[in-house]
Amino acid sequence: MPLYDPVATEKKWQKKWTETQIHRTDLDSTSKPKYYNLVMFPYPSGDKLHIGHWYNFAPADSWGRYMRMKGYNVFEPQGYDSFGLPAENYAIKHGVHPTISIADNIGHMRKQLTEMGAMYDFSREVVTSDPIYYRWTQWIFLQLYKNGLAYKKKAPVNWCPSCQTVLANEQVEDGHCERCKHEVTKKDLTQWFFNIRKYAEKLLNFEGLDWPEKTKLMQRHWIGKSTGSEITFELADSEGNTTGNKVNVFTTRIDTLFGATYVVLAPEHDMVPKITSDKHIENVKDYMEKARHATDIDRSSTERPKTGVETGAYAINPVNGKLIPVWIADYVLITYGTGAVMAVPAHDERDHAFAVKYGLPIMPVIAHGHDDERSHKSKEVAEAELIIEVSKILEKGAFTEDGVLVNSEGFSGMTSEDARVKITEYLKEKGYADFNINYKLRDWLVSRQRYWGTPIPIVYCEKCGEVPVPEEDLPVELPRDVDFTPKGDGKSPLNTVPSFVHTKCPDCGGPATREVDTMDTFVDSSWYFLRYPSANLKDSPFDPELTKKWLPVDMYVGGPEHACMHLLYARFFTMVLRDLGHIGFDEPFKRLIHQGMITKDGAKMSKSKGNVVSPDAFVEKYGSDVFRMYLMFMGPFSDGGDWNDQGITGIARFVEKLYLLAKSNEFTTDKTAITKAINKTVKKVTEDIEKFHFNTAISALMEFVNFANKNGIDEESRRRLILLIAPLAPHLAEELWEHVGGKFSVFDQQWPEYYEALLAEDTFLLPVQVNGRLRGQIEVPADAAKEDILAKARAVDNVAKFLDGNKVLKEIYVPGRMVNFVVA
RNA sequence: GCCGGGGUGGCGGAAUUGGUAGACGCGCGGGACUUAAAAUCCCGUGGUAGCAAUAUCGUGCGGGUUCGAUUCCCGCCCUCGGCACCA
Repeated sequence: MPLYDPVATEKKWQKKWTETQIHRTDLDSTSKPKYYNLVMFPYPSGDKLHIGHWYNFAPADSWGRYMRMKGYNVFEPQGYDSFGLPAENYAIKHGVHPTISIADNIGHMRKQLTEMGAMYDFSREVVTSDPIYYRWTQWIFLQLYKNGLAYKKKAPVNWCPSCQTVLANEQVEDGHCERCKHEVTKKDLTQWFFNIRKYAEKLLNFEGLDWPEKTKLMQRHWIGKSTGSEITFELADSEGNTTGNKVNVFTTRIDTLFGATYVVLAPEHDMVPKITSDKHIENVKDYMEKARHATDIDRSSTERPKTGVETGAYAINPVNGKLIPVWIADYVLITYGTGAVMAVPAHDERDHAFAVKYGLPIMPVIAHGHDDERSHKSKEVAEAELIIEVSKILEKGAFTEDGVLVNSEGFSGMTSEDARVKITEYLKEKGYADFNINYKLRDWLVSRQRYWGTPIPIVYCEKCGEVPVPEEDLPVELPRDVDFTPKGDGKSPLNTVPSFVHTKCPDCGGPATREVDTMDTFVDSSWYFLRYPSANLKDSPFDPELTKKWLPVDMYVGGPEHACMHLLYARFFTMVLRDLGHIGFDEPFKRLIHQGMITKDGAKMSKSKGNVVSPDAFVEKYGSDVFRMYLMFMGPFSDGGDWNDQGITGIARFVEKLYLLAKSNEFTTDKTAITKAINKTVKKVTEDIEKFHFNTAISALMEFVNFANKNGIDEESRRRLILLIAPLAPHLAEELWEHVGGKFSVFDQQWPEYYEALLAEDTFLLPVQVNGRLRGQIEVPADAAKEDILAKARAVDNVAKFLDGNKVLKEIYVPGRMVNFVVA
């Protein structure tokens, strides 16, 4: 009997697939429903395809193959997210130009992808660093720009004062530069933003999307909508004389306004330099400098001791005219709300901690409501009692729940909910407040002071100012010969290329300079899925007809780490392009699935730990089919699994057994049992693949193969078995399909159906419990009556033993599940 | 710290979503074949007690609801992902 030779077999079928162009999708075909099956495209790093890529791509490909057999015209493209920091760093370190290292890596990855045996349509590749692609990334930038969705403002970057360069967050280790270990600070630069906040409300709507609940939840929290009020505080000196300055604060708890005992500004707030009194100026300056070294994560930590300093200025509480001090503290973030808060230490944990530390007054204004008890007491007595009660709570911490207002003049006695409306309305009339909605979502900062990215298509003219590059002049090509090494001025390396920088103004023809920053690579990846069907198109970003037909993406598979950024940006771009009339849908990905992570001995694989498992050696030894099936067998796709060098032998043995079973032409004459078995397997495998539970689909196939090896197989069950294994082990299936005389290709066959009628069993085993403990088991006919079942259950020796002499309080029979006797 | 996952035998995991905990596989133990080894095949395999039937404990920890909890509720612990310039 010949043993299976995976390497030769896989080569044979890869060659045949290439020759027949079987994976090239006819995008114009209308004979079958379309199915756009997409994985998040890889970054072409020097590590080539690692196990994480395999774990992402192979099961997603199995899904595509399954859908093809289900009768869909499946389009499964692949591409490369090739702009980005690593290629630029590699160039600085090794002197290899990114164009070269990227081309090398892509070449290698393409070869590996072919060896994987995935059904990629390589005729439509997307490479984001290719001018043919980024021309349209620039075009999209201009669409945003022309519609008021791209703007410039000052924003801080990580700055290493020693290297005199901008650092990515990744290059900052515990507050220090990864290269020179100098402490990192912040530097303000004027940078480009996309106005994603404008779409915050639309982005909160996930209607019609088959996405994991946790992903939608994470995006909702990331967008962080909160409904509240914005209040204006007039500023004054210590005597209470107004200075004409004002500060706006956002709060969701305007019902606590009478308890505001100070105001806190973020250290970066515009007003700080204007209002700080001479007495406090040194303290404030020191504090602002310290704040420049802290990260937002540290600053928003509720554990970290609160710090802050007085400015010497005062604010006037608009609701009661009280004069309260203005502080600055880094627990207030400039990026959220108005960058200023009214502090109510009685009813907010952070304010409470801060007030206790700096001896600021704590004024209770909300108490638990006791409407029934209070009704017969006078208002004053009732309120006094409530104040005593809440004061006790405040000895331990803030009372943050809603309740009834006290100490709040005319608003006392109202519920928090009512007061939020009434106080806002009252102040609105006086021009001091209004209802407002705030989002945690920040506008998208797209400027990068780096070489290896899409140039921003803007020109600065002495006369005309900021001018967009005309669309017909795109792409603004990235010059090839550039000195990448940091220049010390914090500017992009492009600034050192005079031929790039100096240009003519598109409007007046006068001298002008180009924007030298490049775009965040997330911009590139926010629209690539739109490009695939039109990948080779030269004179437009995407063909209207193809886009209408093929989009949105039906299945998108990628890592959960993208839940909030890439997946949100891609939705934003799609919504913008829809609103501008370029496409006809507003959600890019109909169904989304995240893959889990592969660990080694429970730990994340990393070069520094030296525990990286390289796919190549295993693929060479066992073949792609076994390797990808083992990855799928390790656990549920969304959970990931732990790699074990020995574990793969289980799959190799299974493939061998299946191969021998299918190669043999000995058939059983008794078809009843095997027909039932394969029917059950078809149901199980189909349902499991639909759920991306490849692990249990494979174990069902193992059980079937074990059963067939014991009891024999018939010709029809064998054909169905080969079809079932096809999406999971594509090369093996082609080989066996050929052996049983099937027509090429197995992937053009119909996925097998199962028959309900064959699933029914005549009898089943029923567990019998006494007081919830398993005491025996009975076999009963499928149609047995409850009385008969209970009688039979009672008769079981080991059950009778536990019933004997006890009173049966309850008899529980869950049809088809179990019997339980409750005895005393 | 905040947001979102997860925790089940020696290991990866299964469990029809409140109903026999541990399917399938790895590993391990024993046996067959072999001069021997590998490969293959057969049997066993959560802990404890017992020759066994069986009993008892057992799904991160502590409580609760229920006839019955890996599953639901409350409080902890650990761990992974994200936190806006890695992609």
